[in-house]
Amino acid sequence: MPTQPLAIARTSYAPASSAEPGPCDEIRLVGVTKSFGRDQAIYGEGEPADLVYKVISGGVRTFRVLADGRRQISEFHLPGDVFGVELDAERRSGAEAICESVLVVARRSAVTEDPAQGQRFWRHALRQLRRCQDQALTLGRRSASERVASFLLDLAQRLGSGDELALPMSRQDMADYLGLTIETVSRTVTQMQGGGLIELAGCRHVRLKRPGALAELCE
Amino acid sequence: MPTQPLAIARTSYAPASSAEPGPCDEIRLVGVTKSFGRDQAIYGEGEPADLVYKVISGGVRTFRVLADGRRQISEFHLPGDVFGVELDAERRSGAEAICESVLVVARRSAVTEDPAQGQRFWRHALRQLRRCQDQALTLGRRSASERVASFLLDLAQRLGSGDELALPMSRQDMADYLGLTIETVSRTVTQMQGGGLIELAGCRHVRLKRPGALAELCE
DNA sequence: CGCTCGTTTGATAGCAATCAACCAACGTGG
DNA sequence: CCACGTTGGTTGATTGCTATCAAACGAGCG
Repeated sequence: MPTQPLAIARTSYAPASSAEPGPCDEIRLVGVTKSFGRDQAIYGEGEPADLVYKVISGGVRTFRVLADGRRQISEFHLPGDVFGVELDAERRSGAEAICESVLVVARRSAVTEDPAQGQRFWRHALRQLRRCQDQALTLGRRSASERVASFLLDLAQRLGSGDELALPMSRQDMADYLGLTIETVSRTVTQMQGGGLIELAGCRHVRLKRPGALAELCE
Repeated sequence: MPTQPLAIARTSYAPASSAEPGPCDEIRLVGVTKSFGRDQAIYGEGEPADLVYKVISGGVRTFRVLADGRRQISEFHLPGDVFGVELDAERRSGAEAICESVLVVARRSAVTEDPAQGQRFWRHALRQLRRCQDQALTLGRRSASERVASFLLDLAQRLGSGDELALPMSRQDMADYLGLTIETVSRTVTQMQGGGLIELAGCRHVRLKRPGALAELCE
């Protein structure tokens, strides 16, 4: 894998977001822009957690792994998302780019100790917690097809591209997020296509034909 | 179920904790003491989220349910824990007492808007997030025996009672936390007993005979 | 053209869910 | 005091979903 350690310019990245976050809930990050190639590590477990990141383009996975290599992806971070804020001085998860990505990097202290943003960080953490609890419900109690359905709907909403979605991650990443194997994900997607729920144009491009039916699957 | 709506006294509950939380990380709650019976609802999904709680004694489960009744317990809250802090005005989860419990109740605003505690709440949310991510790893990637092992170890540590633990919750609660069925939990516990990993004195009282072996199970 | 890599498809195995008894503890009322 | 019903837990038999093992496929590329 080619390393692409390009620190380019000092930029102030302003919101411009719209969808989910409440009014003025957007976290401002002032820092350096950096690019990462597909599968390139951003940080690893155990490393110092003195930096925080915001996704400009592309996508990032944060994950934990067991001793024998089993991996659970905690979250996919998409454009506009802030990630890498940790409780301790040490990383509890790893982070890697899922595709060619551009990030803004900032010192954690610069951002965390800004009293103007205190409330925002608190809400940010709670929002992540809510998402994680949703995921726990999915991992603990939903079947494979329910997991994939909820994943596709969630992703479509976050990407804000209507019924069309360009999956930024591989089947393996989806599997490790959903607590399944790559084969099960593949089979489930194929079944959904067969059932007329979705349409595939290449394995990375999905069209939701019957989003209502998908939503029903998730109850 | 008998209702026990006793609002007794106005108390200031000060820390006195020690184990996990960092120095001065304890959230102070000033409010009213209230008792709840086993399985009594504290709040339900969709209700206004204007109160926050701290467990004095007993234990609380917070959970989400699917339309068909499948339930996932997000967290067990034990003595010293604060719970019920939500992002929105509405509850996303339900909360119920898992056994006879005493709680302190406070207005969310009184606590959240206290600038002296801002940092604490942020850290509190991040600590919960970390726990939730641990749980996601368990739910997504661990086998039944690994789940039970990690659960017992976690509980032993949180209760701070060494190798002896008095389980405050039923098998059904354990199952709904671990993403298993009650039968699988029961079988797994029995196997662990047979393997000499634990000792049972009644189904609610466990002694960890070989905590090291249990820890290995979790890798 | 033949390689590699990611994905799909197929056959089989295994773990945990489901369905069903059984058991012990407990409370109730005859 | 004891039959009875209830509740929570354990144990057994079987099913079924998803993992595993294995192979084929197709796109991209030297």
